[in-house]
Amino acid sequence: MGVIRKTKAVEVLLNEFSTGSVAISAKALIEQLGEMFNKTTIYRVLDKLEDDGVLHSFLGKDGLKWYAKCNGCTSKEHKDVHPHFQCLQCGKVDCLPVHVSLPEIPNRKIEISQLLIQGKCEACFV
Amino acid sequence: MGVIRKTKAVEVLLNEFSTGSVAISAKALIEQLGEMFNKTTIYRVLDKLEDDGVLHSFLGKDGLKWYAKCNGCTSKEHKDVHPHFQCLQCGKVDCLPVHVSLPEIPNRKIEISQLLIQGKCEACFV
DNA sequence: TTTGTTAATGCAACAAAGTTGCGTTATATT
DNA sequence: AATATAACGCAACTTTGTTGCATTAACAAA
Repeated sequence: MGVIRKTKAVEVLLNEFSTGSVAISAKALIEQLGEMFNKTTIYRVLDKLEDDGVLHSFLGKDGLKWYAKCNGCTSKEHKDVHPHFQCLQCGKVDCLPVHVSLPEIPNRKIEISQLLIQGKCEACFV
Repeated sequence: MGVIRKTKAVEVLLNEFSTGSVAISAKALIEQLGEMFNKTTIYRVLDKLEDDGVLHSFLGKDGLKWYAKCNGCTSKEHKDVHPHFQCLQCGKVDCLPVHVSLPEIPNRKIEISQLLIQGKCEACFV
């Protein structure tokens, strides 16, 4: 991806992801920032930040697109692979900093994998 | 779920899943059967078959809904948990009859998990 | 500081997947 | 055969996300 300009939208969006490993859906960002920026802009900035290795995206349980900060990724390589956890009670989604060993699958080449775990998060877990 | 009547649509749709562990997307079914049945009917029959434990559904890489036959499930319990494999070359999706051990996650309760593996299937793998 | 290039933006219109309401049809029970 | 109601078709709608294009604003160079 080409040069990225430090526009207001980039600044504000990046700031949304400044805290830790919590993921935010594009939908939520539009609800939250949609009066400040057009939704097209929000989608495009997220796209670009993902291409640049700043964010990574994945699909939540309803097929909504979620974004979270990347760790150690570049525009050439997304090496930040991990499962995501979506709380069925409060809806919160975050990145799990653990490694998952995939099963052996003969005669197939694994290129990408995504694991979404659903249940109750720390806060909702009694 | 209530009684299910053996209508033409149910019969034809069930027949589509008669062969093995291949998954079919709702979109593909509509493209294929959309002249015979209204898409609403197709969505509703798939829904019902899933509720009855005959089919299970999951989301593919683009957020499309895919369906495949269940093994040993009832309307009360979906016990047929396994990863799915989507070929990035030919697009085929199928169920992997393997068990995946999830990581330990303290203070959370895992209720559902879905693992989508992408890569090259047996046919596309050279 | 001004100028010029072009990335980034806003807007409106669109696209695709799936859902809803409702009047009609057909399955299966009596 | 009559009846109750599940299933259906149709049209209109919803939601998430995308595209085209004219306008604006970063930022580098003069």
